[in-house]
Amino acid sequence: MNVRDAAARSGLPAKTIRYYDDIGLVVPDRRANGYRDYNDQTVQKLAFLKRARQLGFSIDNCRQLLSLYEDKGRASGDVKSLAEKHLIEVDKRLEELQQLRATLSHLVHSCRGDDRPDCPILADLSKD
Amino acid sequence: MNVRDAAARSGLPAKTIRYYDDIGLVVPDRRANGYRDYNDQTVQKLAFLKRARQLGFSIDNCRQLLSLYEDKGRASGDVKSLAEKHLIEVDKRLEELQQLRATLSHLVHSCRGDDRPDCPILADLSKD
DNA sequence: TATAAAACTTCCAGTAACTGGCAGGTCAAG
DNA sequence: CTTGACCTGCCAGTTACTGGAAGTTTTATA
Repeated sequence: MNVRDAAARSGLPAKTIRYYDDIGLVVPDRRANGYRDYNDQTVQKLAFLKRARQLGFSIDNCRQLLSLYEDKGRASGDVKSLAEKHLIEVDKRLEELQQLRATLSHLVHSCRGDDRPDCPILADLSKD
Repeated sequence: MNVRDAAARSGLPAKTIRYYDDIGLVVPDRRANGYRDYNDQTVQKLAFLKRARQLGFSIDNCRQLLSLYEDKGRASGDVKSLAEKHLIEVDKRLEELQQLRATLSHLVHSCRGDDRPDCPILADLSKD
């Protein structure tokens, strides 16, 4: 199966699939003409990656998840541990973003937003 | 004032300050020996940038904010408009992250995380 | 069968916002 | 007068792709 079809089936752009080949994440067979040749298994891995990336796992984490995915004797604890670490980071980012949002929202509401130059937003940004 | 002192006063790393000079964001005077020479005004701008970056404004937005900051005849509405746009993007990102967190958390809790290989997390990642 | 279109290949550059590191020049202190 | 701290510019690396160019191969149509 050519890269275009693998893209259609996995939901990833062809360009991304080639990139995953370049970095050794999902390496397809090659035909005599040099074209990449994907099969059910490699397409499955691509779909796996798409979902894992959507969940915010880094490429590096995806690499580990993928190797666990392929290891039929894995311990589910290893997978859970990876996911938990990721969850903690997501929570951290969420808190930061919520804090940021609160400050920003406060600033926006404090500014009249008219034609006059005095602006609490700029005042806050320039405060020590 | 040398870049080191400007760093100490603004709270930004010296490297970042040089970078801001490179991209024309805050351009200091130069001494005869070629050293950057910061004054109260440029340090003030650096501090402004630090705060704006902390609030998640992009460098590009910072450039606009900075020019509004310097424009004593500005309309506060222009500042508010920028901030509002940014707030909308933050809200979007927050929603995405919350959705992601919910899914991830659900997956984590569904996995026993023991020595056995069967794992709902991997099962979910590989589902169509 | 000729040819044009589409799809494939590799490689290079660009994105955002820095950060690290190197070679070399400068300056203050002992 | 030397040592060490600081400065300079410049190039590379980071993350995870994405766009584009140049060249080859396959496929579809006339």
